[in-house]
Amino acid sequence: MLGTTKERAGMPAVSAEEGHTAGTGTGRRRAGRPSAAVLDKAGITTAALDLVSRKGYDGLTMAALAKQLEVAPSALYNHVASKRDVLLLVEDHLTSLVDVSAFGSKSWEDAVRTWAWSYRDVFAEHTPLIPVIAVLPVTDAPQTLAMYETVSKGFLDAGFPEERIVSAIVALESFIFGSAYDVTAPGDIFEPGSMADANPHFTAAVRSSAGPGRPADTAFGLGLEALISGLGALRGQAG
Amino acid sequence: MLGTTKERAGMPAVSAEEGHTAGTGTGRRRAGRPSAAVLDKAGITTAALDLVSRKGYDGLTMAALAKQLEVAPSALYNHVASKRDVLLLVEDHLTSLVDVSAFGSKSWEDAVRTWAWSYRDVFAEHTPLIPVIAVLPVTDAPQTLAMYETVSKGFLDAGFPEERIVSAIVALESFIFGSAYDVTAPGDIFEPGSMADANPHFTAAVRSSAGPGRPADTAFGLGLEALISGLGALRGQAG
DNA sequence: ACCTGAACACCGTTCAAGT
DNA sequence: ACCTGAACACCGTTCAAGT
Repeated sequence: MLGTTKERAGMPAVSAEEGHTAGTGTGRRRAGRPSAAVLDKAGITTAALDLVSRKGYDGLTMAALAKQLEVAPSALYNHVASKRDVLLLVEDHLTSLVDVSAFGSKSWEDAVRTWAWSYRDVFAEHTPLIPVIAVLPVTDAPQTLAMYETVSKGFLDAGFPEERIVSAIVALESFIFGSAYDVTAPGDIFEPGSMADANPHFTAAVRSSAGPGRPADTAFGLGLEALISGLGALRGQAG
Repeated sequence: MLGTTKERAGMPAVSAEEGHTAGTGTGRRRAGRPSAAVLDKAGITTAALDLVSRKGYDGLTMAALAKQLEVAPSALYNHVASKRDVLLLVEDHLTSLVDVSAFGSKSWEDAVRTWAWSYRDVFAEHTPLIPVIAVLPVTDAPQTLAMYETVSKGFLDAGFPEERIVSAIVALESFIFGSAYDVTAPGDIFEPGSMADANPHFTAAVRSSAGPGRPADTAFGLGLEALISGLGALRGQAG
C-alpha cells in the first residue's frame, strides 16, 4: 500500500556515507548493493510527480526519473517492471486527490457533481494517464478501488439499483475522461478558418457559442447535468 | 482533399523503370529525384491504415511505414512534417467512415443514436488517435469538419438553440471518446480480487452487474440515453 | 537484495548529396 | 521537387558484475 512504507526515498540521500563519495550532490555511488535501499515505490512516485509538474509528460523518461533520484536508470527496474508501472503509481496517487467527500453528506446530485468536477480537474492536468487508467485492472490500484467503493456506497444509499451501479459509474467516468481532454484543447480548435464557407451551419454555431467561462467548462456542465438527471431517474427502480 | 488526388501511391510501383532496378520487389531505387513521385498523402494514409490493421499502433513507426511504401524513412518527410501528421491523416479518413446518414432522415433522437454508436465503434478500434483528435484544430481535418457540419445542421433543424450546439456536440464527443476506451478494457477490469473484503459495496455492485451483451455496450447505452433525453430537452428553448 | 555500467534494439527527425 | 543514405540524439529495457 502506498503511504505505509517505512523508508522515505522521496528525497535522495546526499549525506556522505559508505557507498557514497562525500561532499556535493554530484557524488557517485560505486557499484554493488548499498547498505540501505535508496529507492522505493513511494519515492519513485513522488519523483515522477515532481518531474511531470516541472517538465510535463514528455519529460517523464526513465532516464530523467533516475537522474532525479540520483540512481542509474536500470536501478528503477528493481522496483517497477516497466514505465507503465510508474504511470500506474502516479495514477493511483492522483486518484486519491479526487474529492469524494460529498457522498454521505450532500444529496446524490450534489455528490455526483462535486466528484465529477474534481475528477475531471485532476486528470485534465494529466491526460497522458487516461489511456492507462481506462484499461487498468482495479486490483493494481488500491486508491482507485477505494474511490469506487465510496462512490458505489453513495449510489446504493441514494436508492440506485445495485446491478446498474457499475454501468452508471463507467458512463460517468467515460464522460469525465473525454472531457478532461477538452480542457487541454486550444481555444480556437473549432475555428473553421478558410473552410467556413463550405460549412455554414457549423460556422454559425461556433460563432454564436461564445459565452462566459471556458468552453470546456460549459460543455462539461451541460453534459454532466444531462447525465445526472438521466441517471438519477433510475433511483428507486428495479433492475 | 483526400480522395481527389490524381496519383495512386497506395500500392508502390514495382515495375521495372528508370530509377528502379528491374525484377523482384526487393529492388532499390538509386538516390536522386525519381521521374515520377512515388509518395503522396493518400498513399501514406492507405499504407498507415493497412499497417495499423496488421500490426496495431505499436507497429506504426515511420520506419515500418516507409518499408511498406518501399522508400527510405526520410522520404516521408517530403510529404508530412511529423508522425503526428500521419496520425491526422488516418484520423480524418476514419471520421469519414462515421455514419451521419440518419441526420435528415430520422428523428433527432434516432439520428444522434446512430451517429454516436457508429462514432464510438470506429474509434474503439483506434483509441491511440483519441489524444490526437481531442486537440486537433478542425481546419486541419476536412472530413472531421464535414461531419460537424452535418451534425450541426441536424441539431439546428431539430430546434436546438444555435448557441448551445457546439457545447452539446463536445459533450457527446467527450462521452464517445471516453467510452471508446472502455471497449478495449479487459473483461475483468473491475474484479476486486484479494481487495474484495475491504471494498464490499463496490464488490457487490460488480458481482450483480452481469447482464447480456458486453459491459462496455451496456454502459454506453445507459449514458447515451441519459445524454439524449437531457440534451433533447433543450430543443425549442432560447439560449 | 539492490545498486552500477555497458550494451541492445529500437525511435523520430535532420540534412547533405544526388538526379 | 523528391528521393537515398548516413547520422544524431534520444528511448525503454536487459544483464553481468559488484557488494
